[in-house]
Amino acid sequence: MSTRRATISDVAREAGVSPSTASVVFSGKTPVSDATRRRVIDAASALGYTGPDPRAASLRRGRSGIVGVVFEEHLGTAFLDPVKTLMMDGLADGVAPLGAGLLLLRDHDPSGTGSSLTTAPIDAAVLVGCSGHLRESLDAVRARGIPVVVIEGDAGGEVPRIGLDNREAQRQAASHLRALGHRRVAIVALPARAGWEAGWILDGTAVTVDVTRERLAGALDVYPDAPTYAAAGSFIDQGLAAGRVLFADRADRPTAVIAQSDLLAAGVIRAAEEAGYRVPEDVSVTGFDGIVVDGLAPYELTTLVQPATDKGRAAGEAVTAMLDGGEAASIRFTCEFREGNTSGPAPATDR
Amino acid sequence: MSTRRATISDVAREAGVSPSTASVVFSGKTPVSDATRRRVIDAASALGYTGPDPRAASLRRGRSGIVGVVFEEHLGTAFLDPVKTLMMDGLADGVAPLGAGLLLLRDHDPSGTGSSLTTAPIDAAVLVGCSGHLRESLDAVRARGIPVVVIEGDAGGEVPRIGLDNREAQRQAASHLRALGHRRVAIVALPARAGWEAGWILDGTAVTVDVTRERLAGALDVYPDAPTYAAAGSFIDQGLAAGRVLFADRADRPTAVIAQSDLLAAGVIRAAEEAGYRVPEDVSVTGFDGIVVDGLAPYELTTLVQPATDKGRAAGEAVTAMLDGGEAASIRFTCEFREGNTSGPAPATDR
DNA sequence: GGAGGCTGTCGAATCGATTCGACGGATGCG
DNA sequence: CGCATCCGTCGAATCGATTCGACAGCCTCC
Repeated sequence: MSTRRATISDVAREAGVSPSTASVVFSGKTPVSDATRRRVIDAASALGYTGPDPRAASLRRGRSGIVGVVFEEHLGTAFLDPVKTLMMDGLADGVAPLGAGLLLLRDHDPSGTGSSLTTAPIDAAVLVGCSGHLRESLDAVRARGIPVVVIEGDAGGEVPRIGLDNREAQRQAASHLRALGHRRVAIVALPARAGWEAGWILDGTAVTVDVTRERLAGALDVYPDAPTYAAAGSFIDQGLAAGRVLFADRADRPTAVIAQSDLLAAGVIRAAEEAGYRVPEDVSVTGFDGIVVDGLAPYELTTLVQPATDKGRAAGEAVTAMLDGGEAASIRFTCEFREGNTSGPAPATDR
Repeated sequence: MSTRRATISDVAREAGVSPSTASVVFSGKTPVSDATRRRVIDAASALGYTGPDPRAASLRRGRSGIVGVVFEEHLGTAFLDPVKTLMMDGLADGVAPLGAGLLLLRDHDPSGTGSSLTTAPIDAAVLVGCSGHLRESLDAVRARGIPVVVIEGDAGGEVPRIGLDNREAQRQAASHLRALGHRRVAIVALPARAGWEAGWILDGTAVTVDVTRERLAGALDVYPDAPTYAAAGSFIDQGLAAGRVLFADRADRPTAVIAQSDLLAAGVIRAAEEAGYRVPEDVSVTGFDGIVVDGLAPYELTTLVQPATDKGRAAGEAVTAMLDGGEAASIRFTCEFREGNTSGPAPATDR
């Protein structure tokens, strides 16, 4: 018998009370006498009623208890990035007081019919990443009048933004290399724009991804002429591929490589070893992120440690604040330079 | 002026049509004349109406377009596991035809007030993992009459289950080791139950996690007396810690270790190296999962390759089928044994 | 010219719960 | 003993959209 599920009215009738009272028993918003409560609870279990329908409740309350997290990539891919993983971790923490769930969303729904920014019952949105799609996602959300926070991307306007001192931080790493006497330095960058295929960046204006651009600017502040090869993604094998390109010409190889992520750096190191160079004696490599790269031992990357978890948490807290009617300010986190054993003095022959 | 947002009735009035017609313009469920469509669209944009309220729509339709994915761990932690990541990947694919979003949920909400299985507006649920909490989560969902699929866990009853031939597969690895002449074999297992702290498993009945139990059974089929040390989680460092325990007593150390995951195996290998043993000459190690363990090179694990992505996709498809009114069958995937270079003949002294 | 078929639009009911002001009865206080 | 309070319960309106059968034109075809 697949008769229609019981509603709260059914329960109320069964318990001999009004629907409003029954509702209150479940929400706990108003005191109810013990006797009444029991009658309602009993009626509910007798009818197999398992609590208010979330859909109806969210319509009435105007809240769904769901925060959308918007990625630019394929969902599965997003979690391949340790930084994003950590961020999700923090985000989950940050929205905990709201008791909200996290809904995974893609910014540019390919399937068309999917649940997207515009059709998902979300109370707020967190935009992650920095692609060109960002603007349209942003418009979609703002049009709906939903609180939104952007992580690592230029939102413009009033949108609270959780960011990093990418440029300053990267400049620190570059300065570190210069202090070590390096002159021939190459950069291995993150993708220049959505859908980017690995290749040289010849024109700075071709870079539409904020993070890439900012870190690049920091490196170029110190080494204005450094050749820049942008990988197709933040993966070890992408770093390896980029490294192979950099080390292909033994006569003109860099003595130091500034990688825009730790994973890329790990790949570059591997490429260097493969080409017969020692790290850091022959080649210095710096990373970015400060994550634990499994299997990189005994190397400890010279890198910039970014507070990835804190970023997520801050985003969650910002969203929480806005949902509570408050204002949320943009936050700019600071990276900490950490010197490992992958950077050293430039080779004597090359000073 | 923060006057109330426009509703579809406002739009209809502005356009001079009935609400039903306006609704149809957005849903496209029924043909509408071009002239009418234009009038409605114009009215909508004039009023700043951005489409139907998802909450109201989902109440009426009885669908929210959201599939809940229930993990047993802290959300951030779930994505540390490459297998789960791959699975999410497949799951995202599998529910794509539904156009549904994935809502991340924890099975045992600690905060209490959180959005959980019982309060989230989900159309279906996918339960991941295998902890003891599974049963209660399951009950909660089934009571709500929501389609549910379980990945790697015994759901019992009618619940479709996406599983693996864990026992048979693990037995294969064990047989492989026996064929190589190993007699002193130890097992490094996954956690025995939720909240488990690393330690020996002395009593098989203490294992409540299905995956752990099944793989253990497979290993014990071949080596009934193998000592089993269960780690606290599937991580390299957990494997390392377990390995240190196993190799502590040089006189009585195992010549082969059956690890229940690749990450654990990687840690065990590291522990073996640390203890001065060569792999596979002195110690053979087998893993489980067939993932790419970063930084394990030049080792290639002897392991059982599981179709993690397929598992996710199958779960997604099962959910889709059930939501379409169909039936979904349980599926049992098969692991493929892959011999790498981490297993070899037992040391001659030990035959 | 009238009957029948399409198309496109409309009305009204419905989805299921929440909320807020009102109200009745019991209790406290003078 | 009477009046003011307070606590718990009830009614009724509301959240915003969807859906389905009914219906009005208009065209076609005989």
